[in-house]
Amino acid sequence: MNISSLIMFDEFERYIRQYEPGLTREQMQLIRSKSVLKKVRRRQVLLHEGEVCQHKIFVLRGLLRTYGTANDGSEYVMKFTPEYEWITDPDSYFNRTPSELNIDAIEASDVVLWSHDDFEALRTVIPEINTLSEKLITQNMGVTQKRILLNISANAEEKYQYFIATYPDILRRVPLHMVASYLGVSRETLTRIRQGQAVAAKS
Amino acid sequence: MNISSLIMFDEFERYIRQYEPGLTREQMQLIRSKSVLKKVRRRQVLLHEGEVCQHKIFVLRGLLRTYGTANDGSEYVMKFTPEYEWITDPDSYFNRTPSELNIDAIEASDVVLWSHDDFEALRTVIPEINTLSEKLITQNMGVTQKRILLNISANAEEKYQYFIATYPDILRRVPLHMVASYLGVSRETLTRIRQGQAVAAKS
DNA sequence: CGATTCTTTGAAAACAGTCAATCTGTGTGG
DNA sequence: CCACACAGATTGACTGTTTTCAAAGAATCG
Repeated sequence: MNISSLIMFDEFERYIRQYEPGLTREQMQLIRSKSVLKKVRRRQVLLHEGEVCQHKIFVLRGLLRTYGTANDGSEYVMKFTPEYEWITDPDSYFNRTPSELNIDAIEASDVVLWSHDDFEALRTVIPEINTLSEKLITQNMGVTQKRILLNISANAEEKYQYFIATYPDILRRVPLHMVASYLGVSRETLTRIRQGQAVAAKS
Repeated sequence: MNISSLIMFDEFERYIRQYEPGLTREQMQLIRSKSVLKKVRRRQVLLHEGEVCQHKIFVLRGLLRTYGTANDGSEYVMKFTPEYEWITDPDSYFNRTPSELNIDAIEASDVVLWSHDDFEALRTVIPEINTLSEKLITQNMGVTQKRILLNISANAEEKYQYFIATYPDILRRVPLHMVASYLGVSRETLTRIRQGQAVAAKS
């Protein structure tokens, strides 16, 4: 483990202590011993559809994208994961089934990885991890619920407004065509919305 | 506790044993002591938006609906929950925040309820509940993921085709306008799709 | 630079929503 | 048993939104 990795892990340690201040040095050391630190290049793929998702991923720096493929072969963005958030394909990760999703890096990123077995082993030894884990899942479900409600009830403009209000930072960091894809809107429509020409104003 | 309740709980017990056959008589008795059995009428409301969601709900018989309200006041169906499935508002339930969702009964139903505190207490005493709980959450996330992908990538017809292929039973049991709402499509559009007039065939 | 990748534009066509009227079935009370 | 009310479903005409296609313009990475 090199210097860079040490610094990276220290940063992760500070993050995790925010949520679980009670962790002992030994517990932290155990977590560290099971963590894999990884630098990923822009566009590098961390999960390919068809593979079983082997890891839970925490993003220390950078920005990842999770996307699926529709029947016609086009890509659809499921999720953006910026620094200090977690990502995995829960279905594939827990059930060890082939994933239908891809995860790649939009920006060069530093991530921390845990393999399924290591992470599950940590849970049994350090119960605090369950608390954190559940909190994260719950948060995620709340976000997802809002997204579905928006998708079935809002038009392109409203979805975009919600997006910029909720993720102003991500908007600045990802190409617009990915935002369009995340919103379920064509890139041309997104362009037009952004220019205030919600529809071609004729008058 | 009356005869009907006893029979109802027995049925729930059989369900739970499928997943956790190792539960002892004592553990089962403990679960039973914390369960509230309830018969709900058609249209009866189990959660009102604005309230904190106090329960985890298991549907023994019948069919529930979870719905939200859009800005213009119209209702949007988030989820149908038929017998042998669970429902709660995870965000509200875990964080004790006011829910933005409503849960009501589409059919007269029998449900089993656990209050937040009782359920959380059961988890600590019966670790098997965690296993089950996590499995359910993961399943749910898989379903949700597919729904989002469909919503951002498919047109009304494709969404409907997926729905009838995946939930043929529910289609038969709920009014079509609720299916339309679930799909994020107007009831008129749903009618036309069902008649194969995907667009007005002119020739 | 040079090659990609990304964004914008315009025009036409496809798609879906809205409104208003009508139709259908179901169950209730007279 | 009938009539009525009501919730749900359908229809047609119209309007509005969004996609698609093709082309061109900007920005960015290596």
